[in-house]
Amino acid sequence: MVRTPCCEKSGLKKGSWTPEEDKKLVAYITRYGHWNWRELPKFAGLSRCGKSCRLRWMNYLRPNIKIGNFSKEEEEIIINMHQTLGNKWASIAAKLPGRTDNEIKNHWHTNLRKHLKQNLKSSESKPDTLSERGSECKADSEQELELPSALSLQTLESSSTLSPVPSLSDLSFSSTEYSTVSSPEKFAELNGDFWTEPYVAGNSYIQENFQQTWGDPEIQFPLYPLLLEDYFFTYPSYEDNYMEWF
DNA sequence: AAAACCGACAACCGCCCCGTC
DNA sequence: AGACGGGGCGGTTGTCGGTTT
Repeated sequence: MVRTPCCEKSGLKKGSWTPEEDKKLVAYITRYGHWNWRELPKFAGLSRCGKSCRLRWMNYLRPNIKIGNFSKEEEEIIINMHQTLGNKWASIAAKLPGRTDNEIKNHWHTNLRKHLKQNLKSSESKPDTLSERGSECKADSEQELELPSALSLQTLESSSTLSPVPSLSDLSFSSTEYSTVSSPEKFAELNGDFWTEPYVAGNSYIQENFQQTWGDPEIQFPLYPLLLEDYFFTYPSYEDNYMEWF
């Protein structure tokens, strides 16, 4: 079977997203949702592959994305779950509200794995801090991380089943260690405007010229009827927090 | 001061799963 | 039942900024 490519290879832009592209994508999805990723860029006025749009939205532009350093609690969860699940980044991300699989994967490769390897070499005992606990691991070999932790997976499971969309407070994270937007309540705390939060480096520009973007003739209505009710049911905070821009 | 090196992270690629027809 | 298409996932690569030589 010959699969059709997800997008035409020619004529589509690759590489880093520009502020203008981000604005267009956010404007379109906010209004119409992602009814079809493959078709979406055409209607949004973007010369991008649908997959690229999806990735950009899912990892950086959608609401409730948490940007910033990982807390020790989060790192413990990542290490713990990686020990159990392996490289199931999406599953791990599901236990860390606001974190994306891509971000967790990157963090693992750049920090945690190295961190644990170092500790394996340097020490054998004193499982006190996260780094020290890492020293108890047997031979790493990239996978075999045996890390005792106060946070059991059972605890994680129960915390996530209590609430379908657990807030940071549900997990007792010290949110002061990093900027965070994890719930509609947090949106409200931010003076009613998620995008004004300075930590979202790539978002402030969206707010600045959003009216202008919304008038962009390149952004078209979708051909198919869109069930906006379904969309906003899925993302209940959208209407309240995004529509203020219009 | 400039080149080389390195780390962090954004983004791409290709495969797989699953729903639909 | 199987072909097809969309979306999701994980591995990998590219790029950029900081550091070292």
